Amino acid sequence: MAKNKRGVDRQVKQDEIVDIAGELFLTQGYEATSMAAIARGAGVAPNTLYWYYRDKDDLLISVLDRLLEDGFTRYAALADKPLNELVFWLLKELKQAGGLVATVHARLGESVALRQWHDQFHALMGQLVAGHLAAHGIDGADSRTESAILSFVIEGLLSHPTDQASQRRIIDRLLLGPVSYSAG
Amino acid sequence: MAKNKRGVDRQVKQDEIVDIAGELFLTQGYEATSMAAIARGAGVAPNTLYWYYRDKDDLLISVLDRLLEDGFTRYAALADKPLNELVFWLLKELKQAGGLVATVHARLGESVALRQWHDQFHALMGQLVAGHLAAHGIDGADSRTESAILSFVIEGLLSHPTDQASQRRIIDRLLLGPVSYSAG
DNA sequence: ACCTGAACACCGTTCAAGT
DNA sequence: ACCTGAACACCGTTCAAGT
Repeated sequence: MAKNKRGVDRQVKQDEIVDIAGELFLTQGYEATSMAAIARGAGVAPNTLYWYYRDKDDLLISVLDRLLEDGFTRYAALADKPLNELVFWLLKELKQAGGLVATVHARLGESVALRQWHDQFHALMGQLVAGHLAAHGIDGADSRTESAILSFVIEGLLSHPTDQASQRRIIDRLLLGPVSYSAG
Repeated sequence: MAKNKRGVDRQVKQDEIVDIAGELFLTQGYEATSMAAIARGAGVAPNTLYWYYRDKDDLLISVLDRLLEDGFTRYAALADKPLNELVFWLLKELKQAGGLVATVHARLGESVALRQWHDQFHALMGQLVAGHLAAHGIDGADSRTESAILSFVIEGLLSHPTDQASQRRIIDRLLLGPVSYSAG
């Protein structure tokens, strides 16, 4: 499509590449997707990708940014639902992102750019959760504790397929409190 | 070392390979460790590894088994400490395994053998935790819920470096109960 | 500025052959 | 049964050259 050549539309071409890369990453997985395959999909030579992106990780980051952006657009519509509703929604959202969550964690040590993206992502989620918790009078260290637990459990649920019922029990246990077994 | 040739010691040679593979996986990471590097360390030709192991994932599984075995040996010494102590101990243990946790999750889709190992590992941990929770009168679905949450949070803490204090807050929050904000 | 063909330095794995 | 040299089919990335 959209030919480039004269400064017509660098942005468009870039979007096109991210499109196809995202689709392949999500369906085949990051490792299983070769730069050659992405190039083929975008109708360019493999090395052309390096004109637009520093390397494969950089391309991954652009895909993640796109996914995040789309997610936020959808989030806006239900920002003031109760927290547990939001968590279930978020789970469904991230399920789409599938193996990419695991991929990001596995590559944290191999790409500083990716690590930065990851840290920012968690900071962002932390702020969001903090906002919701503040409505319940929870802030400071407690808020950060809750937020960390929530994100860990969400990530866990993503990488460990869990049936709907167990999933609900887990979220409810977190948000409504435990079957108390404090202090043996 | 230990020459093979006549049926002297297949087991010994295999241990030798797992040794060096484990060391490299832990220090350089799975992806960053080539079969060639492992072979070099073991003093054999690269393709010789395929006499002992089906592929790289199979070798990873052997390394994981070794790590697990060692862990259990150390666990035996403190099996009846209180649960939160055990969790802290486990965290320290798994920290050694470092990026391998993320590696396993990232490769779940690419190796059925690895997925089987992973599922068995969680089942095993689940049983262990269930034993401890039973002492607090928790079993059935509740026990499985607690166990799932615990393992997710442990995995989360592993892949997201957290200072000692926050870590303790998180574990205590889980085992001693939340700052209650039930039912808005 | 944008794109390419060709090459580089790998990678995991297989095969046919040797002992 | 154990081990190897050589090759296969990739891989991400770089470079020099073209428009």
